Amino acid sequence: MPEGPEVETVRRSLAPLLVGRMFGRPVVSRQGLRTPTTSQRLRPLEGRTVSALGRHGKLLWIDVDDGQGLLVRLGMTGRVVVVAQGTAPALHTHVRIPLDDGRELRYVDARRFGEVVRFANRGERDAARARLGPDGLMLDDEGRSRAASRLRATGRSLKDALLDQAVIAGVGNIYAAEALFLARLSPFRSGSGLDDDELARLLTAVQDVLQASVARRGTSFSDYVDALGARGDNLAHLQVFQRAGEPCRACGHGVQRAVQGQRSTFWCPRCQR
DNA sequence: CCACTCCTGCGT
DNA sequence: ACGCAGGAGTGG
Repeated sequence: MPEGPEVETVRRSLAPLLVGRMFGRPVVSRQGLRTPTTSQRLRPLEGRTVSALGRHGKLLWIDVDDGQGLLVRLGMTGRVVVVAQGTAPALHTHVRIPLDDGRELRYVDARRFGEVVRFANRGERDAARARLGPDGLMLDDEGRSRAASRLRATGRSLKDALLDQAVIAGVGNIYAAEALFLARLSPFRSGSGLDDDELARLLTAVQDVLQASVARRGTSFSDYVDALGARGDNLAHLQVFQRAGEPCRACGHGVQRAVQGQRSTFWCPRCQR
């Protein structure tokens, strides 16, 4: 469910609740997450104090004081929340870690496409991070050129390429569509067919739509919430995503929907070429 | 490139 | 009953 902006919103809302807190004994009540986890595997985190939270693309991590930590991927329906111990667990609560302030960190995930795994040291954490392309929320010159060369080298459609986390990390189905609209590029164009101006437009558009969404605390259309249960406000600002049949906000032409790579794609055929 | 998989829930 | 959903991996 969450893309880069939603994960960043979770990170920002979670950090003040976790940093400086000591973990109690983790309890895993359901092993069948994407990467199976057990209470035993998370046990070495007991007694450690949270030092920082980080994010790259859709990957979230929680560092503790001795170099270990947790990697969290939310998949489609994952939620990380902090609630008072004793709060009745929401349906599909799979991981609970008590904190030393009477609260508790919980991972809730109906479809179980996400995961919560312990890393033993920073090297393991960084290895997971290294499989990702540059973070779309903060594309510096080096990130732009890495993403640009990946895009230029592919014959795949722009939509498919944007969903590849090794090209640009943090873009998912919503923001791929929105960035292509902002860049006025058809989702069916191929990466290798872009000229310099189009490529620059696309990368700038990716960063702009992601940053604008973070400023609104993400897009909530069904059940995405941050660590305090608050929804994001970006839904009303979407230009094409889930607007099939509605008029393009720029030109009035009907927004189209098609299936591309097994995922829905939304675009304005008049504005996007 | 494509199809198919994991899994649950919701709207039509 | 069916199609669809914010992700990501596998195998052809």
